[in-house]
Amino acid sequence: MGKSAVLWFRKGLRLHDNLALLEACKDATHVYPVFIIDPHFVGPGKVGVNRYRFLLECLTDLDTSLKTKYNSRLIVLRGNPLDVMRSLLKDKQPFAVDKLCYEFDSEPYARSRDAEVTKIAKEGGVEVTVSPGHTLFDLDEILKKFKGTPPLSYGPFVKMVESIGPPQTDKDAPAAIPAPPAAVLGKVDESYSVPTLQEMGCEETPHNGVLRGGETVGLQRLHDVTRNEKWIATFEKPKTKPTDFNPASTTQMSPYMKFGCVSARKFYHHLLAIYKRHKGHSQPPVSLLGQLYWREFFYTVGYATNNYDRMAGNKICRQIAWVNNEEWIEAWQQGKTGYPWIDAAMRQLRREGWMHHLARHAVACFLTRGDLFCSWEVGAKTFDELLIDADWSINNGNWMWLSCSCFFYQFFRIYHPSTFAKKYDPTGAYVRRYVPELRHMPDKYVYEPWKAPKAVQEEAKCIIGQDYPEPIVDHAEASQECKDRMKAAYDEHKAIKRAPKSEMKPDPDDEEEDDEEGEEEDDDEDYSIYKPLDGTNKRSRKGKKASPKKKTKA
DNA sequence: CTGTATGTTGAGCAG
DNA sequence: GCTGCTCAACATACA
Repeated sequence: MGKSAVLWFRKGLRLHDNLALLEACKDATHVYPVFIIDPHFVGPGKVGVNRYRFLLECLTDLDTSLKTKYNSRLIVLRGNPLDVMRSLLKDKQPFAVDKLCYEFDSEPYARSRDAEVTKIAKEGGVEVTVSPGHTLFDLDEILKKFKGTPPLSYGPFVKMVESIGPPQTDKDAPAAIPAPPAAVLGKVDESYSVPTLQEMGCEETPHNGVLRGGETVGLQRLHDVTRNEKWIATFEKPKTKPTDFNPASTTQMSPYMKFGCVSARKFYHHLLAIYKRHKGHSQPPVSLLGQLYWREFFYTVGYATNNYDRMAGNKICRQIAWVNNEEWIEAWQQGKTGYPWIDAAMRQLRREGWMHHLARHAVACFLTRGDLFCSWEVGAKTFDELLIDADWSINNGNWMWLSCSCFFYQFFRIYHPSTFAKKYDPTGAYVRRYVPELRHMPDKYVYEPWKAPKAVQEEAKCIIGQDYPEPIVDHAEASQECKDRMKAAYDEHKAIKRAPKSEMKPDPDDEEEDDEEGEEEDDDEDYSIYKPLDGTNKRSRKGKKASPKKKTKA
């Protein structure tokens, strides 16, 4: 009597180099390729329409490949994965299996879910196998090298990773995948097929982006993009242009990596083959291989760090008294800050689910330590909703990076919300595309339209404050106060580090001092643009410069 | 403990 | 368009 196995797709939405799939096929007479639509990821503010569309395209592509090449199909189940798995593994509904195979997922939600499912499988007498494959290396293996604590800088990380040796060679898709029995295929009808966007609670909006989901298009993109070997070999990330669109100046492989449409190992070996043919190729951190290592880096740190996606309880994250201003956050999210470059990037994000890495830097810096001084968690959540390639480990890592909360600490280096983009795109083609209000604004003013004389605004059919917003903050003023606040937060951090005993409770001296100084309300220097609108947030006072001299006595 | 090298991509300026 | 300096000065990693 043969065995039947479930291949549970989550990430790793591919048939090539899929170790879990190969495991499922081993000694099996039937393999059930399954995906579960989890209501946890459905709802307002969770996963945006662009990423859902991409996911559904991935699922459709898998289903099509399974049908045309393997006489099989994708079975899409709906519901809480624990309920679905309980019914499948214990009640043997809608079919019975002996083995459950899936790819390891390092994110906290997945880890607790998978632990529960493993328990359920055990109770149902179902064997479970977990395969690596989303990252280049087994994350536990990397962590062991660092005794559980990975470095917070890239260089030492890469040095260690390279000492492991190359990742396993990527495997081809299986020659055959034993299909589910005909009786089951007859039973699983339309209600087990790939859902529509509507079913996911999304409006059927037009496809605005150029990135289509799926293993087939992902592999095609890898093929197309690597055809220019010289470009691949000499690629340096900081030299690519954030204002390029159609085509973008980078590979745009990230959504395919996020969902595992393309195997990281395949990408790696493809790159190395090209490097072999092109001596003097670029190097990490800026090379393309360097980008794969960055992914590995953030995956490793995210795996090793508790509360990685928030500031509170996060050991590696600087504790900073951000002041969330809901009006500013809304303006930032909607691309209505009055800074055309920032707004263009945010509108590209909302419309297409993608923006260039340096655009992400610019808008992240603007929201947090550069201008608005709002929490990076807000930004990370926004990106997590809107980016097609939103990847938990990488997204939160980059937000900590850009907000100078971890990894990067040079808070005095602030991206200018207009001149930064101007050097890449002096005529503002990118701005004009995504902020059409400014389409007719002369080049001279397209990045700073509030400086245009009234007559010019009228001529351009764009009155500032009416057709396009005034800047919500003055950058010179805002960035200076942000720097002061960052300095204060860093000084506080240093003081705590020097006096670890007082770490648990706030210094009583400081409290007193604060109260006393609370009376200096007539002091003009106390003025802050970061006071919350409702006046209930006491944290707005904490941004005051700490006195380093006082701290040293502690 | 101290010194040194290093840190993916700042802005503004000079040459 | 490129390189390199200064601004003022953050950190980590390691010898």
